[in-house]
Amino acid sequence: MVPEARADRPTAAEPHAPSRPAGQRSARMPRDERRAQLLAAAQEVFVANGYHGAAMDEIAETAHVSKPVLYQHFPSKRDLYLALLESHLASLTELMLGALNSTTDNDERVQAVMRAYFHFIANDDQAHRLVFESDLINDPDVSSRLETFNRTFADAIARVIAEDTKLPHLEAELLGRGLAGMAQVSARYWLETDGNLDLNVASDLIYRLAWRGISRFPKES
Amino acid sequence: MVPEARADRPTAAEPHAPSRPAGQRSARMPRDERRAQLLAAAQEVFVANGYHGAAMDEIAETAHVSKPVLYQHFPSKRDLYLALLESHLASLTELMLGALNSTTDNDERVQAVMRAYFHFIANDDQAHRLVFESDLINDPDVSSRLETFNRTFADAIARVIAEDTKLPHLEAELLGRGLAGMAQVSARYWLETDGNLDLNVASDLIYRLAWRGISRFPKES
DNA sequence: CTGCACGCCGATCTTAATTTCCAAGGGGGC
DNA sequence: GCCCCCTTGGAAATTAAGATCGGCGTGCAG
Repeated sequence: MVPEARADRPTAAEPHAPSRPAGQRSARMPRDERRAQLLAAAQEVFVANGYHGAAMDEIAETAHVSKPVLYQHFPSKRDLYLALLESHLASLTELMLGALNSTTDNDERVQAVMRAYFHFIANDDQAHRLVFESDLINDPDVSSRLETFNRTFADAIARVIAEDTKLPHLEAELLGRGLAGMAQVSARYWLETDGNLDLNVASDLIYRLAWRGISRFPKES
Repeated sequence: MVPEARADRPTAAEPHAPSRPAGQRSARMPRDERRAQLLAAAQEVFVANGYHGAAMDEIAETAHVSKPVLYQHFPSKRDLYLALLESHLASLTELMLGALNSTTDNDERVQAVMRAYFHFIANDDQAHRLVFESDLINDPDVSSRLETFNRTFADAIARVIAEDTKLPHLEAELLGRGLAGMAQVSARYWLETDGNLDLNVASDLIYRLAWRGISRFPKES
C-alpha cells in the first residue's frame, strides 16, 4: 500500500511506458455514440449501486473505457446523474400526459394513466430506481427536478378531480398527490412480486381503487 | 484556510498543548444521558443534511463534544444512523398499530390511522425526513428495516381490506401498499403547504378518498 | 509521403471524511 | 487530603473516490 513499494517502477526518464500488449484499447467511436454508451453504462451502475455507491471507475470499466474519456463527455459524476434523471423524467412526463390525452372520459383516463405508470416501472432499464430511489435527493437540482415532475403529474390529476368533484384547488391538489403516490408505491411493490400478478390486473386494481375513491366525492360536502 | 497558517502553533517539542482557557470542556455526564444527547444532535444534523451530507465533525460539534466521545457511544456513523432509524420506525409502528386497534369499525379505523400518520409526519423532530427521504436506502440494513415496516403496515391495512371485500390476499396486499403510499406521499405534501390546510381536514380528505375506494370493492368481481 | 488533429489511456493528484492515538485533568474512594 | 482512573479532546492517519495531466497512435487531408 505504500506508494514507493512498487518494485518494477519505470526509470525516472520514462514515466509513461504504455507497453499495451494487444487490443485492450477500446475502438474509436463517434462522439455521440460514445456518449450514449457512457450513459447506458452509468445507468447500469447507478441502478445497481445508487449514486453514492457508484464509482466513476466502475462506470468507465463497464463502458470499457478509461476514466478520462468519461470526463471528456461529462464534467462530473453529478452532471452524469442529472443527465440520466432528466432524460427519464422527461419521458415519464411524456408518457403520463400522453395517457391523459388518450381519451376524454375521466374513468378511462385514470385507467390509462395507471397502466402507463405501471409500464414505466416495469421497463427493464429500471429507470424507476434511479428516479424514485435516488440517494441524491438532498441535491437541490435533483429535488427540484423531482418536485417539478410531481407537480406536473399531480396537477394533471387534480384537474380531473376538480372537474369531477368541484373540490377547491388546494384540496384537489392534495388528492392528486396522494393518488400519484399510490400509483408509485403500489407499482413498485407489484414489480417485486412479478410473476404472481399480471400488469393489467394489478394496474386495474389500483385504477379501480383510485376511481371509486374519486368518483363518489361530489355527493357530499 | 491554509492549515499551516496558524500563528500560535506550539513548538515541536510540545505536540499536544491543550491550553484550554476556560470551561470549554463539556461536563461529565451519565452514559445514558450523553447517549441521548448525541442521538438528538445526530438527528438534527442528519435531518438537515442527509446521511451523506452529515459529517461526524458537525454532529460532535452540535453536541458540544469531541469526536472520540461520539465514537465511544457509536462504533460508526452508520450505526448511529441505524439507531435513529430503528427508534423512529419502532414508534411509528406503535402509532399505527395503536390507531388500528383504537376501534373495531373499519371506517373509523382508516380515519384513525390516517390521522396518526399525519401526526407523525407533522412531528417537529422531522423524523419523517430521516426515514422517508433517506439517502442510505442502498444499505441492506436500512432497506430491510424499511421493508419490514412497510410490510407490517401494509399487512395491517390488507387485513382490513380483505375482511371488507373478500379480495384474495395478494391483491389486498397490493391495495394495502398503495394506500400506505398514498398516506405517506400526501402527508408529506400537506406538510409543505402547512398553514393552508388543517391537519384534520387534510387527513380526513385522504381518509375519505381511501375509504370510498375500498368500500365499494366487494360489490363487483 | 508527411503532418496534424482527435480521441484515448496509464498514472497521479487532491480532497474530504471517517476513525484512531496519546497526553491532560477532574472527581470519587481510601 | 491524595492518588488513580476514566473521560475528554486536539491532532493525525487512513482510505477512498473524484478529477486531472501529459503523451500516444491512428486515420485522414494536403
